[in-house]
Amino acid sequence: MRVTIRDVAKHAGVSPATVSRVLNRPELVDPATREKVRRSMDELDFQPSAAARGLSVRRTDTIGLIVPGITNLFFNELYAGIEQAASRHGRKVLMFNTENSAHRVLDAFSFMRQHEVDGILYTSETLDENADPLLQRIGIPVVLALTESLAKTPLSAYKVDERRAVFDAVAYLVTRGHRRIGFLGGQMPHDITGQQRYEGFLQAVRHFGLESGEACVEFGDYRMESGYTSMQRLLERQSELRLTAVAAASDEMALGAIRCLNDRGFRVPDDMSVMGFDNLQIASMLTPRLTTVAQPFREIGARAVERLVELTEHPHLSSAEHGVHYLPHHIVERESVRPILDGLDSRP
Amino acid sequence: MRVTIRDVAKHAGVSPATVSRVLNRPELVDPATREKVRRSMDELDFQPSAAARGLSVRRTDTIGLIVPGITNLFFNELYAGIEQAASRHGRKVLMFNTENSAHRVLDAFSFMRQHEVDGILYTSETLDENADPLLQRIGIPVVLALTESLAKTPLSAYKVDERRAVFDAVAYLVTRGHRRIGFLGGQMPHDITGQQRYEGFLQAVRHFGLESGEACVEFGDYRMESGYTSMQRLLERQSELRLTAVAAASDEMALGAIRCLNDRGFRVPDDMSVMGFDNLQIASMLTPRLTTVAQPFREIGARAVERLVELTEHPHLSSAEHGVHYLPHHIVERESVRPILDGLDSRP
DNA sequence: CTGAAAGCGCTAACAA
DNA sequence: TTGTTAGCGCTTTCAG
Repeated sequence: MRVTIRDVAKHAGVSPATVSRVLNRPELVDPATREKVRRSMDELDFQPSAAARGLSVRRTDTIGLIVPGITNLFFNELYAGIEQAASRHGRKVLMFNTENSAHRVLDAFSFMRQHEVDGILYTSETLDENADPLLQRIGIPVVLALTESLAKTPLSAYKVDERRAVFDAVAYLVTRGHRRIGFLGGQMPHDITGQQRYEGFLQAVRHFGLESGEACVEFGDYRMESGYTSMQRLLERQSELRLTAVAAASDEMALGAIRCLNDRGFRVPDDMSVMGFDNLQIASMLTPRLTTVAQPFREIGARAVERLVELTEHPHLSSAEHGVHYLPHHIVERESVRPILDGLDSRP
Repeated sequence: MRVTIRDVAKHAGVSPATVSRVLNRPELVDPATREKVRRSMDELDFQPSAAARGLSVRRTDTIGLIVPGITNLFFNELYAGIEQAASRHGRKVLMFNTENSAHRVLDAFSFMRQHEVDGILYTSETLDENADPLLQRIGIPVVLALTESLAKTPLSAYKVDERRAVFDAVAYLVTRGHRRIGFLGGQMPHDITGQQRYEGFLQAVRHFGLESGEACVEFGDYRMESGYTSMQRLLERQSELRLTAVAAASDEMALGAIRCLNDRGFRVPDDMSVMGFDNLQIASMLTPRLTTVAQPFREIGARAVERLVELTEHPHLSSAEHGVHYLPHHIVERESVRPILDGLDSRP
């Protein structure tokens, strides 16, 4: 049998209420009895039931985290930021994985409601208007990270400005003399991020009037393998495209692309420059070290958690000041991009 | 206010007990009323409270997962296996991160007890005899994965045979003609795995009578950075050591080591062969592709979960058949190891 | 097949 | 400062 607050009370010769008080408001209890109770707790090895407490106070100090998958390499970085921030605020995190399938997002929200999390941190498939009825009635604050919402319900979101980020990536390449630049996009179902990154690429192509045009694009799913195959497809058209550089929608895809290039006898960056996106930990260990757009994952996670905490403590703030909050990205210059002089090939 | 089982009951014109029945034992309920109740649930958007249910039935269908950290790249693979198996058995997973610090493992167990998880899957710091009192009184089944226990309390563990695994790695190198082999070990506080891998290396050195002897070892913490610095230290002694190959205690360390070697002007595998350990997803994308000892993470996670489920359903089985279960490892041959002919350098 | 009622472990008025 | 009591939402006998 489980040791309850009543057992402790009996053992310490006080009432259950007093035991509860030393748990929650110890300052309200006489130091002597407080110590007595604490000793009893230790002796009986008492562990308060989170469920019973949650049932009683209607809050769980838990943040529900909805993720699209956990095998992505960026997951670790994001999660680290979330977990740290959560525990800094005395919150636990309960995770649900939608496995990249839109029909699981309803399950995810159901799950979170059944567990009565205080707030939901959503990082999965892009929410659209179909989510509005759900978002209206849910009664739990929802904050987005790494994604944004197309629904009408106003929601706070924390992410980088995807369009600008890949625009900047392409601009970086242009500055280094590249004029024929390919793009390895990400394009999952219900994925606004992929869409925006693609738009950023298109904007750059037009802005800089790139000779390679808008057709040198292949899409994947952000994973290494798809980086490989997308690069492969680009290479099939290389005699026509004559790319000197490619920008990828993720570091994973960049890694796959480099693998593909190496397999085809291209050296990176000598024969082809490659830019990543994310700045994963491994980026600086790869050969060549990856030049990439750094995304502040930890910061994004932390900010989203903080917003959530704020919303759960002051539920009235809800609708005010909602919207997308862009966190700064920046380019980390390493070795996978080679400058080309005056549009001429500068190879030795 | 939350919609409760009473609200549904009222709406459907039945008693709460009946609603509870359609939730848990629908076959006991008249099809007509069953449907009526289901409709009410939908209309009211009812979500049963997991806490209330758990409180009442004394089980949460939740597996507590205790991990040493989440930034390790192997974490993703392990977690994927665990989550899949858990959801296959209708279990949720609640994670706690000890962040590689032994004093957090007590917190971890406390956490799990407060949340009344049905079973605990432990993958953190090696448990020793200090854990016995805890393990005795805990009253929740505990199963280990990727680690084992030095405590007296018998516990099931799922992992590879670490000694044999690195022995095999070294043997692989020897077969390819290497006789001067270094080791990049892992050695965290309370880390039996690191100890065993080191022993495996030592056994191989003796078994094969390697000329390089037992001194060509440096220790790190399994992370990339430590692979880099450990390799660096080995290289400082290279004129004396004259290593032709190194075996690393993790793919991450191997990656760091390769980075270091490249920075020092060594080519891999031409000037130095490198073997990893883990077979992470990235292993096959790196340049050179990493030859490594594959550890069946998903299988390990799945087996551990299954054992846990078994233990929670049949608590009596407890002490029988406990112990370490070795899952098979195997060597994945790729490009980071170069054969040497007859102990002679076969470089062109 | 269905309902009434007690209880899971904790908290929060309200009294004392 | 402490105790009494009434729930929080669900399940589960036990009757009917």
